[in-house]
Amino acid sequence: MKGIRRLAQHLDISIGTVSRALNGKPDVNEETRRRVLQAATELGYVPNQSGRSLRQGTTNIIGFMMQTGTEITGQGDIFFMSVFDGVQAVFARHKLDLVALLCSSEEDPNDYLRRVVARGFADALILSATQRDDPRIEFLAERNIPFVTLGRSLTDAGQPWLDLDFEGMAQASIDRLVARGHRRIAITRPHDDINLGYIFVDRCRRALAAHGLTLDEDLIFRSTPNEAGGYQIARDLLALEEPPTAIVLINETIAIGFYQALSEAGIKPGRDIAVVGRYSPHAHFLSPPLTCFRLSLRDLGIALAETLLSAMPAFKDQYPDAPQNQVWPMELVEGESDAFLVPRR
Amino acid sequence: MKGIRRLAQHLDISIGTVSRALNGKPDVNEETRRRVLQAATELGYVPNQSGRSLRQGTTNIIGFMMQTGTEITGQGDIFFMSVFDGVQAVFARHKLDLVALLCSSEEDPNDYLRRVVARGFADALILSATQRDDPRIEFLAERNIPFVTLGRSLTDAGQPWLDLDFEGMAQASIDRLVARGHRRIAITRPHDDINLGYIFVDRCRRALAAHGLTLDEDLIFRSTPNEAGGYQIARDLLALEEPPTAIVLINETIAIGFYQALSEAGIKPGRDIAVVGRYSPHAHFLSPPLTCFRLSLRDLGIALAETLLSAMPAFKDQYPDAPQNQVWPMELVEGESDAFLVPRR
DNA sequence: CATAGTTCCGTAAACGTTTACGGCAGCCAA
DNA sequence: TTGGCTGCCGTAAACGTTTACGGAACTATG
Repeated sequence: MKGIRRLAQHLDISIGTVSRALNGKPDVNEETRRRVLQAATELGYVPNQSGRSLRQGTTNIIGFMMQTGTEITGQGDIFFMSVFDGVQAVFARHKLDLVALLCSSEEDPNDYLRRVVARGFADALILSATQRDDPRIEFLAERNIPFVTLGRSLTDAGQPWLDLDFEGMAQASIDRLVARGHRRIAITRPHDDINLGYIFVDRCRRALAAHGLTLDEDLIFRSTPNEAGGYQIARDLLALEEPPTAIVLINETIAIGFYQALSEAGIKPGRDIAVVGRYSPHAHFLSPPLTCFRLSLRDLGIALAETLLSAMPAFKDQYPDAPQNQVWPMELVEGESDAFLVPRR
Repeated sequence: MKGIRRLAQHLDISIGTVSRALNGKPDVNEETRRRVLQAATELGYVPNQSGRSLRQGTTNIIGFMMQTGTEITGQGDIFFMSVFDGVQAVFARHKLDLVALLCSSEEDPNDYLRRVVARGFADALILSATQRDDPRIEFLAERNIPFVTLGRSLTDAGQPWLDLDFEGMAQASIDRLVARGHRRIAITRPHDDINLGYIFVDRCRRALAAHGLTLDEDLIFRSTPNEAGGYQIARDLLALEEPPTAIVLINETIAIGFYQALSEAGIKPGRDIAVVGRYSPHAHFLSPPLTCFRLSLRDLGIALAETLLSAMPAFKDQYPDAPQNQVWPMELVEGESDAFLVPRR
């Protein structure tokens, strides 16, 4: 005898009553409920997930879809671990479990998602590595599956999304650098499938225009979002006839390689060139410390969870004013990498 | 009408035959099987996971348990993403899905595991962040749930495990440094719950003894496994009356902070002190490049998967000679951080 | 033709839950 | 007393599969 039957037999009541007691339903005497709860913990009873979800068509599982192997976002070390922790904090209150759905680099993300959904794996989904044009969004929207994307997409099905405030970062970076006398300012962007590149470049261009400056196309650097990419950017930058006096780095991990290439050339951030980047645990330990934009990843995770819950019928009323489309502000951490002022002529 | 019933109705045969056809069972005409398979793809039918696992008590899901939020191992996102990719490559051949089971930093890992198991979530498990004394191992072993741990533990239930070859790293590092004239060699270790610390320290001590040297207790540094920890180690090291001439860093990310603290004190790795560490994507971009020990994380993932499969009854015969307990060798990547030779007196 | 064997298929039970439904006490008001 | 109401509980159906079992049709063998 296993499962709920064992519990019922042990208490000498019916399985129906046990189930009602455990799930906080009415129509059960408080004294019996107490006994059931106690016996449940004593016997270590935990409802079988398959049985439960088969009956009520719900799994109490939220899937966070991510791709393994490839470095798409260039978000370093503990990015996801921190976000997860925030998401969990919210879900725990609702007895929801978060699992990471790992799409192999050998499988098409769309196929993978199709499988996950068809199998009825999760009640709702969080999508990361959102593409500029992302078929997954339409797929989920058509099927009325609650989801939220981390990162904006051009594909608009009215879905909720959260994203980092790259406009804010672009604006603040440009304003700051221009105020320090810089006129030739370089920026970096990820590869073309990533939407944030367009957003970021566009806002940089407009911010520069507001100061009467134009964004030189030669000063927009593409690279892989890792240390090696940063290294390459610096090499390319230094090879220019007229190098920029400042640069804004859009990825976290590229700063390390960027610094190294500069160092090899005898160029020092903050003295010979101004550098602004993204926060990462190592940003403070670069020399000189990187001036960068930071946000609380845990808070981002919390917001992500709340927004997702507000899209789920069962929890909608508990999160009436969760943001649907929100850019998440980043704060400026002052380092010394942008201390360099352009000398007046 | 949904699911397998829809398929059966559409083909005008019984659901039993459909199920047998889909699952490759005998007792079904090849012609009908072909028709079923075709109709399945046409209608986009995918078996409901709950129904299936309820009936046959198996989920086709492998769980990789990891802890979010906290930095226990100092291994970042890319570490796991790379390992995952290797694991997936093997599992894909057997139609097994890998999901990451994310234990919140607010929940006890043992409780979490208990829940996961009781719910019947996965067929088998991979445990990471293995503790020196890890109750999860006994728990799983008692219940005959196939699992493998990434990292050794003192808790021995005959379970399979894979681990990095820290003995090999210790031996090679010490031999190398001693051969270059170093006598006062410092090492680092993670906090006390992590088994690798004991393994590593022990082997370092014996390697030194083989050269007639003793390991000075003051030269064993504990720290958090991140950049800040490395920074602190360097500060502590430099504050010693008689600092070591060499150090072996056991974690990946601490090198960055370590370099920085040295740099602030005017000490240069490879010139004033010899440094050996672990590979990370940034190791090559430190100045000077870090001499470090590297391994293919993807291959590690592949081995992990094969070992786990050999512990599962359904796949055991397909992996007859998968290693049960194996240390995974690391290769030395020559940098310049240990170029410093101790001058003869 | 009778029998045995083979090939294929349909039927129904089972997995562990949740929940709609009905029913039995006990109580109160008419 | 009668009727209805409330509080509590048991019964059984349902969720979507898999699979043991039995049986029909056909083939082979005597």
